[in-house]
Parts: sequence; C-alpha cells; structure tokens
Amino acid sequence: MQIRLYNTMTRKLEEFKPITPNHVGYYNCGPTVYWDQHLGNMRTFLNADILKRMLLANGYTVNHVMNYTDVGHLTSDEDTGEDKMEKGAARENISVWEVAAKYIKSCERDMASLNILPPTHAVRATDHIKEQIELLQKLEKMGFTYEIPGDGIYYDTSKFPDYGALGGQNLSELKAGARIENNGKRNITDFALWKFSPRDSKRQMEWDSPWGVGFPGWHLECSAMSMKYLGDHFDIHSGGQEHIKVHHTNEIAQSEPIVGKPWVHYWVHWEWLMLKDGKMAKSSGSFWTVQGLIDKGYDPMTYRYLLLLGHYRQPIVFSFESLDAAATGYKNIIRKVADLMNDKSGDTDQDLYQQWHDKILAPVSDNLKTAEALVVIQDLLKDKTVNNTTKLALFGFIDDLLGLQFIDRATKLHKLESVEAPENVKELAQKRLEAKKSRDFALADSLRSEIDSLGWNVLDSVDGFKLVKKQ
RNA sequence: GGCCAGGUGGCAGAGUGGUUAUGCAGAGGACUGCAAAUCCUUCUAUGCCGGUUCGAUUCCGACCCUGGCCUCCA
Repeated sequence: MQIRLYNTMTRKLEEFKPITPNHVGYYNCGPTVYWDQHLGNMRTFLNADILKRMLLANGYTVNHVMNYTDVGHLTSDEDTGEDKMEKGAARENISVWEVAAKYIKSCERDMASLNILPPTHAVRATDHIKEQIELLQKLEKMGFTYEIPGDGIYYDTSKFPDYGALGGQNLSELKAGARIENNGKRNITDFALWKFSPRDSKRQMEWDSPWGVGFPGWHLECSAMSMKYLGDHFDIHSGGQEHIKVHHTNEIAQSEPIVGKPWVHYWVHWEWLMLKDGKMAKSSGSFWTVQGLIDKGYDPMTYRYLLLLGHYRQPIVFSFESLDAAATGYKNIIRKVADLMNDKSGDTDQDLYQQWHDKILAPVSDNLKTAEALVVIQDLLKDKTVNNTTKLALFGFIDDLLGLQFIDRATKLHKLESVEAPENVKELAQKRLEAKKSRDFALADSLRSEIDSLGWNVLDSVDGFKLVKKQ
C-alpha cells in the first residue's frame, strides 16, 4: 500500500520510499529524564508508535531507535544556565545517576500503560560518550570546530552552507531575528559540541576528552547514536516540532559533513498537546501524567483514543471534558465488540476482511490519518453484511495497527458478563420476572434491590432477564 | 522583530470545488412499569471582506483573531 508522510525538509507530503526494500531505519527523539514524562511528552511517543505500527502493518521491518537524554545540559550557553539533571538530583536529594534511572523507569512504565511498543534500541547518551567524542574528532579534523577558552568546543555554522534548511531559514535571516547574546561565538547559531566542566565546582557527570574534562553538547548524542544503530543514512527521523529550528538543524549540521547528503530521508515532526491557556509543560507547574490519569480511575487507552481522534500535525487541546467524551466513545466501542463475542458463528469472510483491512490501513498509511480510520471502524461496526467472526478478526488487526486493545477490553467485559449467576440469585430473578408479569412492580423492585445487594445486576431482555455480575 | 501553524456545529475534531465526517452531549422514537443496553430518526457550523468560478467551507488576496517556535523543552 502506498505510504505518504509529510516531510518537514521539503514541506510536502511525499510518497515513502525506503533505502532498503521492506526495511525502515527510524529514529525518534526521546525525553530528557529529569522528571516524570507528562501527557504532552507521551503524545510524541504515541505518535512514533503509530508511525511504527503503520510501517509494520505494511510489511516493513522497523529498526526503531529512541534515546534517553540522561546528561544534563545547560539551558543557555552561559555558565549561569541551570542543568535539569543536576537540578532534579538536588530536588530529590539523590544522585544524577539515580535521577536518570528513576525517570527512565517511570517513562517505560507510562509507555507500557499506553501500549506503546518498546523501541528496538532504547539508548542512553551516557552509554555513548565514546561515540560522541569520535564524532567530534571527525568534525574537528574537517575544520568545523573552534574553542572558546574556558567554555567549550563549538561548531562553526558558517562553515556549513545548508545551515538552517530544515527550518526554512538561512544564516542571515537567523541573525536578523536573533534575540540572544553570542558570548564569544563566531555566529549567533553556533552551538556547543563539548562543554568544559566549571573550575570551581565538580559535576556529577563529566568525562575525560581530548579537549579536557567536561560533557558533550546536547545535539551530539542523537547524531552519534543514530549513526551507530542505524548506519550513516536512514529513513525517518522524528521528534517534537520545537526541535526543527535548533536541535534537528544542528544534528544535520553535525552529520551531513561526515556522511554526505541527505543524512536522513524523511523528517517528521509532532505537534503539541495544549491546555486551554497554553502548552502543557513541566515548567508551567501543573501537568498530568499517564499514571496520574490511572490514579484518577481512567483507562489509559482513553487517552490513546483521544489522541488518535486528532492529527499529529495539529495541536490537541487537552481537558478532562474532552477526555471524558473520549472515554465514553471508547467504552461504547468496547461494548459493541463484546457483543460481537456473543455469537461467533460463521467463518471469516476473506474477501470482506481484506476489503475492510485496506479501508482501515489506507488512511493511516496516508500521513497517519488515524481519525479517518476511527470513522471506518464506526462504519464497520454498523455494517450488517459483515459477520461477527470477520469483524472480530478485523478488530484484531485494528489492535495491531492502532494499539487500542479493543479485543482485550472487550474480552474482559464479555467474560464478566458470562459469569453464571448462583442458583439463589437466579431464583430471585425468576420471581421478579413473575412479579413483573402480574404487574406487582413494588415486589419486582424490592427483588431487584435484593439481587443488587448480592452483587448482581438484573437486566430485562426480550426473552426474560439477564444477570450480570457487578464490577 | 524573524519564522510557522491554525480559525469548522454545545464540545472534541476530520474530509471535501457542488450531495457537508465521526465521536461526545442534546432532542424525538422503537423497546419498557422503571432502569440498563441496543437500534432508528434528528437540530445546531465552516472568523471577516473581496476575487476566481455556473457554484467555495474547500482555490487566491487583504484584514481580524488565536496559538506555537526563535532560550532547555515532546
């Protein structure tokens, strides 16, 4: 099936063509692990998951790499900037290494809750210091670097003619719009490749290097690790949209002189999760995590469903009103899928299966239009010409593609409703039915409350009643 | 100041040069003593002004407004 993706580099929707047939090399920028990942962060990983599942459904093997940034970086190139990792350590009175371990774990837990497939390689920046130094040495040999004494090794962006192409700006435009001081840098856009440790204080994370003790610049890790695990050239690189102008622009500047152009074939960028009054961010204080939603009683699939109702290139406004609406919509589908399980007679109709399979996969393959696929799913549920067995088989495919765990939740619901009621409850229900027939509704209602107190709901049906164990 | 995205019904959010998704909520109905579930039907919309066109929500231009990025950020 044709796959199309919006490529930030060309600003066009492009047909996807892999470098190697039937295989995709894919790198998604992961989180800095200094705190719990909030729902906005998780949106990125969920989008990456959908992209990967779509590729898998189209028969590709996917080598998926995601980094954990566990090195602290200064928020500015001045020494006054804060280091989030060190700050996290101070906040919790544990070491920087413990901060990293703790929040990698919580991130993995939340990703699992959202049924996000683990990356093929989840890699840590601190495990790849050697590779980063080697990359820097290559750049140095090629004449792209210079030292600011007492500060660090910097990349000279004026040496890279295509600098800024991803963000659609050239160097002179960037200079014109700049709002920041340059602190001895040759160009406003130059960035640190290696920072020296401060002389007056000891950092918890620092390493020896040919240039002196210090730590790598932030952008270096993604270049170094993607080359290691995906080779010099690979298919797709994605990340949050805020990375376009700086992080990814700098990654390209570091990588293309070494590996040649184009380093990456498709650049994909995710939009943000918003709150009514701005973006969801850790710095704004109030933010929600997946675990927070679970603690509040939400099925995490509800959040996944909410995100899939929108499009990755569009902001989504998060509120509990919209989450509740998504929760109801999600539950309604579960209800219908569970009902399909009541009558599984008949075989899977292969023609119909293929037809609907393609109808569902097509929009997702077209730049990940999951909202359209969800519409097709509604159509499928309503279509009376497709038998239950075929529908259930299709929901198996839908779960593989969208990861919404419909079959799992429906199976649980169906099992719960299939539990046989004990004899005494059945007798009460039978008595109630008779009371109803003789129009003694007062008796009927008191019998129902008695059944209720025994832990069962009695539901009237055309042919009598149905007993469902209460949750 | 520079760059980018977007303004769709009560809410969330799609698609589309002409028959205007889908979900949630609302209304009516079937069923029902009530309740739950299910099914059917149904009301609300395309920021403003021009232009192109037989016809624009969809294309073009101006305007207004909102949001994001440019500094660590998913």
